[in-house]
Amino acid sequence: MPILKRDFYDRPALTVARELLGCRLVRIQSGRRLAGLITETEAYQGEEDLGCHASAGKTPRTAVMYGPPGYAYIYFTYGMHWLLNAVTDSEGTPAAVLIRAIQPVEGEEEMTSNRPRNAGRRGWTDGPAKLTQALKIDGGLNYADLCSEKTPLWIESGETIEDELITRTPRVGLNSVPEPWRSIPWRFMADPEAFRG
DNA sequence: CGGCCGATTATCT
DNA sequence: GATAATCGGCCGG
Repeated sequence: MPILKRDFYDRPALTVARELLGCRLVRIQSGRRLAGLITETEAYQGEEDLGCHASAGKTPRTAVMYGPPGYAYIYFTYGMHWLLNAVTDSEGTPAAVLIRAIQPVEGEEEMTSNRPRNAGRRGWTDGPAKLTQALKIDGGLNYADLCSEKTPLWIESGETIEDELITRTPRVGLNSVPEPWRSIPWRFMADPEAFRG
């Protein structure tokens, strides 16, 4: 499958979050391909979005979101979890899409050994920190260019998901964020039915 | 199966 | 010094 180019990401986070559903997240680990189809995303758009880390302004952590689109924004939270985002929108506009869940399609053995405690369980890659563990993604890949096959991380086009198979809900974990940002439905979930076959 | 709670540290105030 | 875009283990039903 062709790798997604920079102009794919050079749009508002809301648009990219919708279109990333069904795309193939690829991680090269020791020369092998680990990949999963993206099943859940969230959009974070601009300093005015009080759920977005960039609402605190440009800091060393958020600087990557202010740069050009198509790069990885990977940050650490809750003292133990790495979360993967794709920077979107044009340079100077801080925006990103959080990848929240994938369905493994390549290299499942490697992913299993990356999270031995959860091997064989149901729903073992359906959370933003679970998938980074399965794909061995951490802060070392922050700023990785998702548009280059020279980096060990990129996204390819994949399956097209019909609107009827997509559920939108408020974003997760923003309980202390004011309205309307706390409740705005910027989380996109693809129905598992969309991935059969 | 569902809900509660402890873990653990980078980042910003 | 407080907080955090979460997870997983342990509990009870």
